Amino acid sequence: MYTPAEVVEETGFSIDTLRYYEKIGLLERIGRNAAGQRRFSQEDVGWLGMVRCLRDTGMPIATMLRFAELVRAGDHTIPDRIKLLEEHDRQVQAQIDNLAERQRYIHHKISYYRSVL
Amino acid sequence: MYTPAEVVEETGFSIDTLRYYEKIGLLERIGRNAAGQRRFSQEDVGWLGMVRCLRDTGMPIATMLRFAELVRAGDHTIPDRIKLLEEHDRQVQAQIDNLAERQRYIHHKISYYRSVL
DNA sequence: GGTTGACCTGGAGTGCACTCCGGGTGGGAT
DNA sequence: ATCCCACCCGGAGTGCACTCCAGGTCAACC
Repeated sequence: MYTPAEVVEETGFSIDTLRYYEKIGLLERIGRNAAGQRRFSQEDVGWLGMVRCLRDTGMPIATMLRFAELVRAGDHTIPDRIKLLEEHDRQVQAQIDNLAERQRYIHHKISYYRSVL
Repeated sequence: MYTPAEVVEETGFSIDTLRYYEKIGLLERIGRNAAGQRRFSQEDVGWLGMVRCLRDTGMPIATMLRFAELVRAGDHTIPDRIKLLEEHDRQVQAQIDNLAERQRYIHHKISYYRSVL
């Protein structure tokens, strides 16, 4: 079991973000101790790793929410989860390709500026 | 000279975005015809290409604004422009590296899901 | 047993980058 | 001449993803 502070440390999400994610259902209701304070399980922390990955690759919260629902719905949704991740993978690849393309333009611009100095 | 509609077509920015960019100073005051309608020069369109590149690589508007000011200030700012673009290039590279790293995680997850089917 | 600090809640506020609105003007095809 | 459509303007509104706030509770260390 992890305290909020430990999860903040582990995952890099702020405590406000964690509370927000729980409120909107991206995290399932987190366990509480006797005083009502959150205690995150190993599984919660693992799921937050996935959330971090999806978020940092630009997946909108609405889509993460759909993925979270598939995970909760049980193993029979695994084919759907694969489809969702494959689609996201294509979008990530498109982002990478696009960035690489734009980067070439930036490199050209820098070269040009160097050439006129 | 290009009409707003032509620039929308050329650059992919909406007319509202174009007006917004002019309002905040990311575009210098665009020329007008007798009726007060915008007429974009070749130079304006070229600059919009740069803006598109910077925007699509995640540069915040505030930074693009600084770059725009350097461009307007004249050729003596070219070393500063190079610095700014080099810094941005590093950030673009970091984005690409980060996406590629996260993508590996997604691939692993997909493989795992495939393995349990 | 007092103080500090981590934590709780619902709800309001923020920052970014647009995007839309309403009311008005002008120009070009029919 | 008339109609339509592109365009004008200032300003309000939107969507996303948080982030902050006020007021309160507990627990643990000195």
